[in-house]
Amino acid sequence: MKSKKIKNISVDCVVFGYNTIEKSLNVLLIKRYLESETTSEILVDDYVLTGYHINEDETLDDTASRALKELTGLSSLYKKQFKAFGSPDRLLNDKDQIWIKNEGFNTRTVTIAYYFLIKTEAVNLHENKYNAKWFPVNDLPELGFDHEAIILEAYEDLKIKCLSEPIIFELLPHKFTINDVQDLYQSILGIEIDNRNFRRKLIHKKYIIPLDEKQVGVSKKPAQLYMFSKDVYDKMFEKNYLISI
Amino acid sequence: MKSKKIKNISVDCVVFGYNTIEKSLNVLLIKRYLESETTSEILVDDYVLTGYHINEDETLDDTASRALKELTGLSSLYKKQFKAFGSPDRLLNDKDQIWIKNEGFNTRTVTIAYYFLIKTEAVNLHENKYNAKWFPVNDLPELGFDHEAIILEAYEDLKIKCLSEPIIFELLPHKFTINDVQDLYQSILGIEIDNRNFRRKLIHKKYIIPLDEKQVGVSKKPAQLYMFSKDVYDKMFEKNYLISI
DNA sequence: ATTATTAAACGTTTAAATTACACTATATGT
DNA sequence: ACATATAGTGTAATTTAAACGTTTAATAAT
Repeated sequence: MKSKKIKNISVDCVVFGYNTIEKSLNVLLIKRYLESETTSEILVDDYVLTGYHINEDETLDDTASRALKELTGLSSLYKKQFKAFGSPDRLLNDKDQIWIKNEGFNTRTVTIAYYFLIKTEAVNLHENKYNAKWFPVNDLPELGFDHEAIILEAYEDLKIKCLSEPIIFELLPHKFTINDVQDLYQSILGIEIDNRNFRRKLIHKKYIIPLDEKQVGVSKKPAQLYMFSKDVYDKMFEKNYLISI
Repeated sequence: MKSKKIKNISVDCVVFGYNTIEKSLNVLLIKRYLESETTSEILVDDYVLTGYHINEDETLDDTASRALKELTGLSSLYKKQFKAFGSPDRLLNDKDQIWIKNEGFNTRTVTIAYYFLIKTEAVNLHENKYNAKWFPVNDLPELGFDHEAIILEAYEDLKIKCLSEPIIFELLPHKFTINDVQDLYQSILGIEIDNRNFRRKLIHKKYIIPLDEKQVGVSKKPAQLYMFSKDVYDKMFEKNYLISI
């Protein structure tokens, strides 16, 4: 039942995770570590995205979902294929060469890059076999291959997309406060937003549903909780042109 | 000097061409034709996008540009990599199988799809070796492989992009009238736009420069000509968020 | 019980942008 | 000179965005 890997095509996954408590947008990375067998010199010690080579009988989307399932245990997450990277020299710096020789895969690999949206709390990293770790998107560690470029392009795409499609809700718990949404926008876009105007605008959207519930366990005035209704949203827009020409 | 083709990765090009006179948005397609050597039965007779397999030493962008150069003789056109298509069954319907057997390429090919923007007048199809032909984007002929799906996705992307980035000017001559721009938007989006409001909005943009020139050779009142200034545009926006949150 | 503290929630005014809508102007061809 | 077809203009009503300060509700401290 095991199908054959295609050696020169891979999928790489940029996993964005938002931490509602800490108000930080993060990327999930895995450790790449190799030391010389003879001298025990450290040859490679950095981080990379999770990626897999695609199988003969698999769609690109399936490969991406498989990678995510392996990494986080989660499925049916928001997923977006955003760009293919295939420059002939994308895997050619020194450390990458050492790593590739060790792992035995193709030097000219084209990768189809996806990003995923997720709540950091949803992933249990303690029992993670890849030493996966969250890093703030604005403070990334040293990265292997061309993965820094891939992350930055994913981030740019996310910045644009979050303004025209309701994908922010993928990064928040089902029940959220208006201020949660504002904080999230501010984290992603790196801007300050006026709370009063933002609040009004959001509350007036028909797909933002107020619940009969307030925050619990907070030490000050608990905020009203809301949810996002995809049903209502979908009914409102055939295609959501938020821009006017 | 000839470098090796990578057999399972290709680039496909959706070439959008706008005809300012006829006010039609078109796609440039090439003929796929094959008849049986023995019975002279027509085995394959339809259209496809231009595509090439990528070379070992070539970036994806370079492959796309090469394909366009071969097809149209043109270079430095607006080009956008918009999606990779890699479903295992994307080349598996009957005609495609016959064709692939004849051409001898890999059944499991992942293709990186680009779209290009161009003025139809810029291409001379008479001396075209591929039997290339323009088809209205809303009235496509029978298409091979998964190319219809690719074109439709390119078109969706174009519809969204043309509202937030100044790419329409790639489809127009350097000197254009306000009504040319309106017609183009209407062709792409398939909507009617109020001329007075559109006109005002466009004329007030600082990057729409009025010229000391009017249309010539028209049989009625000649219209004022304008040009688009990319310099002015670029100076106005670091990043052009046309949507408000 | 009263008070202090902190974040949530609310409202008004001004400016700008969008929409809807009908007539005038101008160059050409007859 | 006249007809014709397309270019080009203006105003009022509505909606949306931006900029601000004050009140309210809950817990924590006294």
